[in-house]
Amino acid sequence: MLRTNLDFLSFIERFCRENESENISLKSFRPGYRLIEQGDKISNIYIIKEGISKCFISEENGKDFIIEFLGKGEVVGELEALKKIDCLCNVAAISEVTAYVIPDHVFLSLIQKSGEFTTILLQELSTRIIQTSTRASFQQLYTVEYALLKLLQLQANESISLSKDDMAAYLGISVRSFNRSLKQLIEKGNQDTPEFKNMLQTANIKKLVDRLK
Amino acid sequence: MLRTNLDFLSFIERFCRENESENISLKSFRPGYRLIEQGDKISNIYIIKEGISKCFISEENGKDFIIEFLGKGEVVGELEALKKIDCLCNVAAISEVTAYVIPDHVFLSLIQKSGEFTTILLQELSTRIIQTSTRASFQQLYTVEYALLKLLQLQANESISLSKDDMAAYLGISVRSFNRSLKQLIEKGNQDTPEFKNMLQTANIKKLVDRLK
DNA sequence: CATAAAAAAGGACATTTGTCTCGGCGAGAA
DNA sequence: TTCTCGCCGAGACAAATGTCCTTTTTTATG
Repeated sequence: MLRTNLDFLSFIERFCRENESENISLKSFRPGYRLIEQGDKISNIYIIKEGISKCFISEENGKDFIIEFLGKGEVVGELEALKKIDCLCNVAAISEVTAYVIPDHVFLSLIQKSGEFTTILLQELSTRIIQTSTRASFQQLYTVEYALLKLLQLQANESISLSKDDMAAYLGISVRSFNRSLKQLIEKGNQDTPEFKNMLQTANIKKLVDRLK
Repeated sequence: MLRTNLDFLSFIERFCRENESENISLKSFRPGYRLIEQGDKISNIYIIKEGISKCFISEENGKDFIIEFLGKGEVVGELEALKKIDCLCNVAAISEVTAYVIPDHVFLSLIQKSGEFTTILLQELSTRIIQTSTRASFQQLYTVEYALLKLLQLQANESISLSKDDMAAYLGISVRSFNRSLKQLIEKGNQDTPEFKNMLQTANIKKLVDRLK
């Protein structure tokens, strides 16, 4: 859910040290700042060094869908560089974010020159396909309540906590539905519905739920 | 919706001609036959030469979700080979399907040896991410009726016609909901709801709808 | 052609979800 | 302190969806 790719990050950091000439820069972004706007043409790719950002599609009906949360070592803009297309997502910083900004021609030439880089990239793209497909299936075929429970577990595992708006956008539901489901989940946790009770008793999840009241 | 990749196909056909030693074989499968079962370990990848198959996830609650329909030149099993994991989807032939069966070590060594092949593969993976993400967002945030209309248009464009079961599994809904939405769509097409009427008047879509009654 | 068996369609009801709206609560200003 | 503004949660209602079961249609067989 929060993707990271430390291989990517260490590769790039090494590459930067060895190729200071390639005008790769390191930039910082405030929480909320949009690194990338859907529909824009860009000529850089970004690799996140620190912080968390969200990648989301804004549909024409005004609703947003969060594709993924991106952490350390995740890359952004690579699809646009590979396929020479306009940006298909927005990317916004959630926390303070620091990222390497790499001109797309440098990125593309890296693919030509470095087998190691290509391997890392292939792994990254494969992971994305797997995660995106698995999640699409899961969210279409299970109840919201169950998806919410899983989302809380993921946050607990990764020690992050998202805003309600972001969680709703990730689940593809309205905040109203989110609140309703959360309430039901808490009720079931207090009753004796074994499956839910056990899951909700985990210390980390309890904290999260408490924060949400 | 029906993915194809002619670059992939022509690359592989050329490669086969030039490397008959690599024990690549060509196999045919009956409609309904499962080339790949979710959870299996496989040591081949498949590249479709002819026919259409579907790639779908079976969830533990008994429901299926169709990830994509695969046509000429599409590859299957490559994620499993790249990441050394068990199969995450089922793949079943819808029509009569002919496919090249390629041992995974041949596939992996091609990535090492051929820049051209790697480029094609990167393009393919990128396309998958784009399509999967876009569709997940669309299906979560729009009404079923609208998604159904779009699905009919896609079928008309690509001159294929799917079973109701498959369409429902692609949309992530029950057949009951599918029937209901189809009926509503047809009613709106007969009334004067401009947007829908125009879309449904297209000759190809009319044929499709007629077949579904 | 008639009949039985199987498959598909659709009605009824319960549940889920979205939209709209109102009311409570807290932060900041007068 | 009190007032106001804005945000957040939840009630009420309508729409959408799933499940179950009956009805209709199709297919197969004698």
